Amino acid sequence: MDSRPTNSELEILNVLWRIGPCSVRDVFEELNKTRTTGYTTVLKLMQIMAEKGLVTRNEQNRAHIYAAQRSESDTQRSLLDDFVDRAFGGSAHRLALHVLGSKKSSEEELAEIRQLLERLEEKS
Amino acid sequence: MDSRPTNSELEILNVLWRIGPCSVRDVFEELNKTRTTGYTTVLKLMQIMAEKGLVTRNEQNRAHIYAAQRSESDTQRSLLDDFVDRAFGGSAHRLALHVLGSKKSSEEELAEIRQLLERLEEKS
DNA sequence: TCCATTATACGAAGAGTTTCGTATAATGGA
DNA sequence: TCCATTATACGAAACTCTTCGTATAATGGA
Repeated sequence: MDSRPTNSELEILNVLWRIGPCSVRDVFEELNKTRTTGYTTVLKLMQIMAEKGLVTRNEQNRAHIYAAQRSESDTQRSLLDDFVDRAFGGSAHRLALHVLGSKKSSEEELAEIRQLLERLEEKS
Repeated sequence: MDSRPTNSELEILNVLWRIGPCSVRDVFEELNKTRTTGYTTVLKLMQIMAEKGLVTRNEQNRAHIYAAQRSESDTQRSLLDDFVDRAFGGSAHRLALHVLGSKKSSEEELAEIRQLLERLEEKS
């Protein structure tokens, strides 16, 4: 019931999060800016997502309006939990080290992380 | 050729990384500590993984000995890249913030991260 | 009104993943 | 030596994911 989005579903969710509730056509056009895909493919996926409860659907108008059911950060948290378990044996801090060590971060980003660290250390 | 491990494959790799090169039976028993799965299921998966090059296989003895082809941290790096793109729109630092914010870290772990941060800040 | 356009609905193909049954071969103890 | 045990090999079923063709219905402009 609490099904995790597949890769394609996540791609669609990303559009919904970015541009807000919209029609299949809107998502279709958005996706086709970066890759080629068929209209009915997107439609089918979004219908399935509605069945799964990943999106809600307003059927007032002819072109139904879809919206993401869960927030981006909620979803990310779930995916992250899964991922940490699967790929990092549950060790979140090892994942953090990997991220910080292998990806370039800007000064601002580093500052933000340092700030968060300080808050965490205060609490303990 | 550089195929990413599936979930089941990753589960097997985790065993190989943890206990080192071993037989199908060893992996089978290890997996069955936490969940139920059939022997031939594990065997088949590991045969496929050998074909894909995810593991190497020593056929000297009757019970072949399998070993992970790529290191744990190498594999994690690849998976991480994928994951960051898919789930966090490519923003590694947002992922890091998520990890640090939502998962409890020990003092030692925080210290380790702070150290890494300092090294990163020196370099810039 | 008629028709081109554009929706949704639906089924099914094709690929990949996971599972397991069965066949067959090696091994070693009674 | 025989046989129970335990390997590998292999094929195929069951599922999921992704894609798309086709049917059908609504809409609106000429």
